[in-house]
Amino acid sequence: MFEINYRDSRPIYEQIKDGLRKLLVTGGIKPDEKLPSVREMAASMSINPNTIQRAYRELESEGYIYSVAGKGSFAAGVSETQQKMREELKNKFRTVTHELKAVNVEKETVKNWVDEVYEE
Amino acid sequence: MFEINYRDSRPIYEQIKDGLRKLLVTGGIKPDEKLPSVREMAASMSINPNTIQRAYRELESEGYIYSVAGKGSFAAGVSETQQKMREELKNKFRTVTHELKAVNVEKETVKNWVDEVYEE
DNA sequence: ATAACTGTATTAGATGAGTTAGTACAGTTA
DNA sequence: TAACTGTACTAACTCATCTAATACAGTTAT
Repeated sequence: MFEINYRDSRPIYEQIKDGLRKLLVTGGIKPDEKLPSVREMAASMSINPNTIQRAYRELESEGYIYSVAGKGSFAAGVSETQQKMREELKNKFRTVTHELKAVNVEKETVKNWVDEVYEE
Repeated sequence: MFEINYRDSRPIYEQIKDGLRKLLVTGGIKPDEKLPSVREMAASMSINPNTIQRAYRELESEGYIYSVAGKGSFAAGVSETQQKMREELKNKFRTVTHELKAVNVEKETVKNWVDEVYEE
């Protein structure tokens, strides 16, 4: 499904959250599609179920998925999911751009980078 | 000099590194200007000297400052410092922009954000 | 109804990064 | 010589992370 980097200092549950968020946002997992169960995913990745549960719990509280006891966990609708992601990314983007301005990187240079990314 | 947030999950030495980096890059500390000594800074912030030393050691290995035993630690030249920062920020910027593209944010929208930041 | 799934909750222990504390040594400066 | 600097090292404490084990409630299929 996606990779876990054990050398990374970031917690496993954070890496799982990011991996799932990416799949949810890019359409790798469709709205209302069922996610692997907590135990299933834990087994396939050789990770403790509690760690997966934490990732699921937080993703639910952030609006990316919804869980139903007895049934499973499912992807939230596209609009909610992408709206959440867009807000978070806009903040990140503005922060980084502010820092670029601080080190005197030209506005046009920055815009060129945007073009490069969108051409890829 | 700058603030330390103890509620933040990020390590203190990372926060110190970021704070100093910002001062070095924005000119708050001029090239070859002396930084507070390890013990001095530790005392003024009520932090263990080892924590400061770690921040200094890593900033030196990243090229932002240089240290001389017996004399002190000093800000590196503008060119080295800003060049380092620019490289790191460019990577961050491209990563975030890629993610914005993935959630279907229009290129023009992104460029407008750049304008907004540079007008501030 | 029973078995086998789901999510959820709780407690207890192991591990490791971060931090503090104390000490020591070498170079610089007055 | 005294009082600063940076640097290095070891030991111990704290805390988030992660693992482990167990339990309970809702759903689904047989």
